[in-house]
Amino acid sequence: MKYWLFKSEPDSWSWQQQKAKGSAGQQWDGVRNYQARNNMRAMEVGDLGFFYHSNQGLDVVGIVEVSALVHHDTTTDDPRWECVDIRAVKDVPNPVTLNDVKANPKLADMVLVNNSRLSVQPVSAAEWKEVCRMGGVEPAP
DNA sequence: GCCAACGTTGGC
DNA sequence: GCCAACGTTGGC
Repeated sequence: MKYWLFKSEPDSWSWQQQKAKGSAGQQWDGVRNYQARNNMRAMEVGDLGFFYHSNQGLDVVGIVEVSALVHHDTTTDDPRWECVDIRAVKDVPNPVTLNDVKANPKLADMVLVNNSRLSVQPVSAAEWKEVCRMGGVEPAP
């Protein structure tokens, strides 16, 4: 089991929209960055991730689960770009803001803090546990 | 709206 | 293979 963080601007794809997709899930398309794509290639069905709102909100608002392995991103003809499907699992009752993360020494090494531009990020098990604790979520589904 | 950080592109 | 120019992202 691995952990991840998916970043999206609520203006283009929000947590509300993700939740509306329910268990059907949604392909995480539009990624045009090799690092982010490689992270998705490393994902397995059942891996968990945080859903983070960038630009507006700047907080972790939900938990998602990888529901389909990496496959071609249908929004482009370019064969280089691939994506996984994710489905919403549950809300984070107390959304964890970027400021909260920055203020917590245990999270000093989070990619969110150190490479904020990466849109699909790995999260360590310790970081996962800590952010779940801050958000008031059980670390396991 | 601004700007810093970062990734990509393309000429050499 | 290097590096300057450019475009994009995302926090502020």
